[in-house]
Amino acid sequence: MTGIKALARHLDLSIGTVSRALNDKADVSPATRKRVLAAARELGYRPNHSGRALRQGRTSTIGLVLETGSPASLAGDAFFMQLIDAMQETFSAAGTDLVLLPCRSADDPIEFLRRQVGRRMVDALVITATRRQDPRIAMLVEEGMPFLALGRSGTPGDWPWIDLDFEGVADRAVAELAALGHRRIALVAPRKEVNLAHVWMDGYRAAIRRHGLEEHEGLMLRLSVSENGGRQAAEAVLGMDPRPTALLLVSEMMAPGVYARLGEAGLEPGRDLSVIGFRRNPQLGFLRPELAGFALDLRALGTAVGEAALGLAVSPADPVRLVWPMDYVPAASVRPPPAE
Amino acid sequence: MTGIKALARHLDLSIGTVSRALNDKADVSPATRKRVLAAARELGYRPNHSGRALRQGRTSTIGLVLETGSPASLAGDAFFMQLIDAMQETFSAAGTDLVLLPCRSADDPIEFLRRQVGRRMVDALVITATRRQDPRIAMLVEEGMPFLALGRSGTPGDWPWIDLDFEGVADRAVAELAALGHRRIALVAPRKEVNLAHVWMDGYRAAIRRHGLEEHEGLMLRLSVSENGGRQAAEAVLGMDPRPTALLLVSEMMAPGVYARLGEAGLEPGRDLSVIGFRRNPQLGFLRPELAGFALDLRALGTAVGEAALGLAVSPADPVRLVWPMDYVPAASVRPPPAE
DNA sequence: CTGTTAGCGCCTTCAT
DNA sequence: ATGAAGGCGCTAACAG
Repeated sequence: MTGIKALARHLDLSIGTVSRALNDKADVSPATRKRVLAAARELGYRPNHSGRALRQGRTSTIGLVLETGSPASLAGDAFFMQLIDAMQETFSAAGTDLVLLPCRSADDPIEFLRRQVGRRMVDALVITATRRQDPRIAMLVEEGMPFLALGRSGTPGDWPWIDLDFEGVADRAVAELAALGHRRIALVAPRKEVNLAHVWMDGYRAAIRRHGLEEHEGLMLRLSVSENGGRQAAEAVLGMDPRPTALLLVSEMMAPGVYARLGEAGLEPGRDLSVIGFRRNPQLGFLRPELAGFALDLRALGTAVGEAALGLAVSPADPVRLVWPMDYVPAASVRPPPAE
Repeated sequence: MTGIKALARHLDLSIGTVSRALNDKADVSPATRKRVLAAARELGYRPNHSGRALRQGRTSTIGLVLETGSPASLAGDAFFMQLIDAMQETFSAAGTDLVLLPCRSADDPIEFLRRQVGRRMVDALVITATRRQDPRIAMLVEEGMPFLALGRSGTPGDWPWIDLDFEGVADRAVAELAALGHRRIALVAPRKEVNLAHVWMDGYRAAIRRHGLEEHEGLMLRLSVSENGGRQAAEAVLGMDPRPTALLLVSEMMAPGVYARLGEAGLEPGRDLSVIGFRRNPQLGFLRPELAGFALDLRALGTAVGEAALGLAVSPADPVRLVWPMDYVPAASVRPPPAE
């Protein structure tokens, strides 16, 4: 028995008074409050989560759904771990907890979410890897479960989302390459049917057209987001005739594979093939030449995501819809195309 | 109101009867049970987690603590994601849920755990990255919170743990290399002060001594477990004089970095420097020559971990203590040392 | 076989 | 400023 009852008895106070003191409510004498807080700390009292949740009708917990077992979760994890870190900081200040809900890739995501919704273990959900048509969204809207999507989707409705600016990145990357004289730019998109793949490819297509560059569906590769996917991308580019002079990656995690495969072919990134990774990633600082990419402040993004998630319960109206901008950072992996 | 009360009213039954029917208790007529289950499905009834937890004194939820924000979490994540996937399968069959509890690297892990313990949101905890002296263990024992440690620790007591056979792997790897004629074997251990680093190094030292190989603390490198750490390992080996003829990695995720750095120096893994990665990882199938390592069935391990975790609540006595064996799988990255 | 009742731990209203 | 009491949703013991 480490509950509030024991604490109250220990202090020779009523449960109600102790509760008010702990929760910073009015109508408690300063002396009593102080005494209660001291005793609570001393006895290591923590409110029982279930009791509080039952009474208050909310759990002060937000769940982030993660897909496990899928190969794509792999490269993204470093990303998510940092994002989660920042989210949690924001939550912590608001007295909210973050739990990660692993959804088995083998399980039906709809069934998984429905279960979470019904259990009412979390007040809100953050879902990731949104699909172009995402039945999870319609379901959550219908069930009335507040949620934030990390990623847009074609699914209609006024639901809140935050997404990276894949379109803007593709646009800017193509512009940079075009300005240097590149005319054949290959693109790597995720193999998975996530929405961002389409945003990314659409952004690329539009930019290619705008700059009057070579337009050809064969220049767009769908590969797994991993080092090996990068190898395969380089492999594919090497096999193209005429060979593209630049390669645009949907994830910088593929770059080491690209570099390795180019090296094996006696080619050098930048000199023989310009490469733009998606996100500037300090973890890849070892790459030579340095990889051009787009700066992303994961801490700031995590804070924004955290705040949006916290706001879900508060203001269901006017949902967040935020495209997170990213700034191009040039590097030696991007140079003018080699002379033909 | 989607609770049991509404369901009972809808069926014109008492709450108690409905509850018994739903929970497969005795003393419910088959007809009633069928009717209740049908209505529950139709109305999408799911028991409220808090209500049930409060009443039963347990949450049927197990928490796995993850460190976020730390660089080491990075390479390990693919590992964990697969492990989690298998754990969850086991839990699911037992009606238990798995939640991941992200612990910020900036936060005090003891405080974090104490909080989780007090909240009683999970029935048991699985902790990872055990330290040589790990205050978390003493704390959890003292608080009476059932837990399973993924990793041993020098912390005394009869607490349950499951660990990979780092010692056996080091021993076998050294034996294989010695049999081929290697006499100078470099070792890479994690930079972080995790217990496995010491088990790993001790296993290596013992094996080196047993085989009468060159013994020198300078042959043991402490590096971050990442591709870049692998680069640094290769870099260090290249700088040693006399140069080691073999390199033993604590994680296969470092191998691409090793290969890349060797390639830059005009050296070839296997021919010029034998390399053994820790775990056979299909994800690294692209490496040439293929990387020698130790087979690990992550699904089986996940199942074992899941079962051990489920058993925590049941049988606090006789705690699991399991060293998970791994089998050596030779590959072309290991060859006799080059002629001097 | 079913209904009634008590109570898990907590917060909140109402009474004092 | 404090205590008493009710009830959040659920299950388990008991009564019928």
